[in-house]
Amino acid sequence: MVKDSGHSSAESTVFKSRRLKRPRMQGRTYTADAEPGDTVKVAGWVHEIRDLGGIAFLILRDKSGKIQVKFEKDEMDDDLVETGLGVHRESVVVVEGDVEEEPRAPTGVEVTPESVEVLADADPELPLDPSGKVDAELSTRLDNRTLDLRKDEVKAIFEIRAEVLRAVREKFRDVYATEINTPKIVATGTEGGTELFPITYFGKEAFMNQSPQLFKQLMVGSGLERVFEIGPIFRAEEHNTPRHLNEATSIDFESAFADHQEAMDVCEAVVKAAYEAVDENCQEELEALDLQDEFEAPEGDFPRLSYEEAIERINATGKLDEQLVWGDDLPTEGEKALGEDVGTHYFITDWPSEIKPFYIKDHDDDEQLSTGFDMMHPNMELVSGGQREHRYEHLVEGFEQQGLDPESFEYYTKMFKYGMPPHAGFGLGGERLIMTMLGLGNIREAVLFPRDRQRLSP
RNA sequence: GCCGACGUGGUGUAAUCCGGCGAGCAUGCGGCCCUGUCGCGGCCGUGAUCCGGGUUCGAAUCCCGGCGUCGGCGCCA
Repeated sequence: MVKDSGHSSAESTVFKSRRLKRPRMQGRTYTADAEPGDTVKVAGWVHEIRDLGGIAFLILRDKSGKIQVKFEKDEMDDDLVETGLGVHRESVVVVEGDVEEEPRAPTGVEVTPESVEVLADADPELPLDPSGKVDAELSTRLDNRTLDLRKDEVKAIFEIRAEVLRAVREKFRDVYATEINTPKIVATGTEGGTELFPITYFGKEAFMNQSPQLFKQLMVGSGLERVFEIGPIFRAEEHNTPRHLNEATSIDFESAFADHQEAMDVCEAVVKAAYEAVDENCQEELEALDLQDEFEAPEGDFPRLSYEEAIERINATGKLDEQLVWGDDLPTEGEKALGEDVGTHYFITDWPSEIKPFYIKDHDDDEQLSTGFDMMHPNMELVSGGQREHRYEHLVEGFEQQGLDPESFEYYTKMFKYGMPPHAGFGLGGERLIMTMLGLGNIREAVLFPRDRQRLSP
């Protein structure tokens, strides 16, 4: 049988499906697998009904794509027609019938139904329109995320997110890192108590962890040596921007016997691996997002600018009202100006020690200069990392200088007395990676159920 | 934490400056017609000014408070 017409045609790509294997379960055929000549049972949601009078079409949608079901009123059983065309949009139905080649159908194939069963009727008034004829605001979409995720372009974001996480895990494994999971309920935070969510833990004060930083460092001194974690972090800051979440996904890496340069190497490799995997495996999703032409994996090495060069270049753009001086943190506006100037992902290295956290090691030959680095997308910060302070006395000193009580971090510091190797690592914002990769206007688009300052449900 | 903008049918918008006829349009929903739609089409119908108070002959529109939403900065991933 010739299969080169129909659902492999270029104009019908949105109806086709992704590369995932599709097992047949309970005799069900995914719409993308329905071939002319097959007798199938397809199940999914009623995407649309187009009633032309004597003939009518029901578009059935499932995870793999869409397929057209044909109803010819004069030639088919009245009950069958009534069931098939009386159902509301977005209801769940099972259709059994024969698949035929049909050039006039959107995918080139069409189902002539023998039976139609409504498994779950949908209310006629939907809180948003999954067929996408009328846009919904982000707030409405997030309140009705289940329906929102029936749209191809929204679903695509999360298929891509899954692919990014898969590729990132694989790259970490390639460099001999072991995936770990660390506690999210903790007694003390990483950098003090100000930005933590307090909770009650069997009558004791506890917090939601803002970063796996301290735990992953403890693991480089363990037999695991080189670890990574992909997990939630919680930040209680009351910001309200399109690039902040109060619950985010952190992609963390930490390695014994590595310095900040090597940590940057891994960071760069991981980000590139994510882009390459999406480029290779998610073309359909990119098309759904209308990014197939502009999406490209970053080429070449990410430039590594020193902090000093960074502020000089920002000052040279003339876009800031006030010139930056050594010791200033980079304001958002400055980051954007620099991003435009550089034009690709880049690192900022050699930050002043005073604006980096205590666990970052200073350069041996200059105490004012830290090994901390940030990795930037032209639009925003994605990563921060550095070589860590592994010397017990220096670490305790660092706590004191930041006004923290080393006693309350004893669980952490004491392990530095029993053979803690030099080490380095980084934390990468998972949602920011997705957001910048896909050019999403709001980071909430990259999370199924975002937690922000005012949103706690769903 | 500081600052700002916005809340109109189920959804998305117009009218808001400069108060005034029946709050318009699209989509949805309901009805009728239509045998190849693919944003199907045509006709008819349906449904809304966030809440409370104030100013006014008259408030979606102006003022005050509340609630909600979105954003800018700071800080960060």
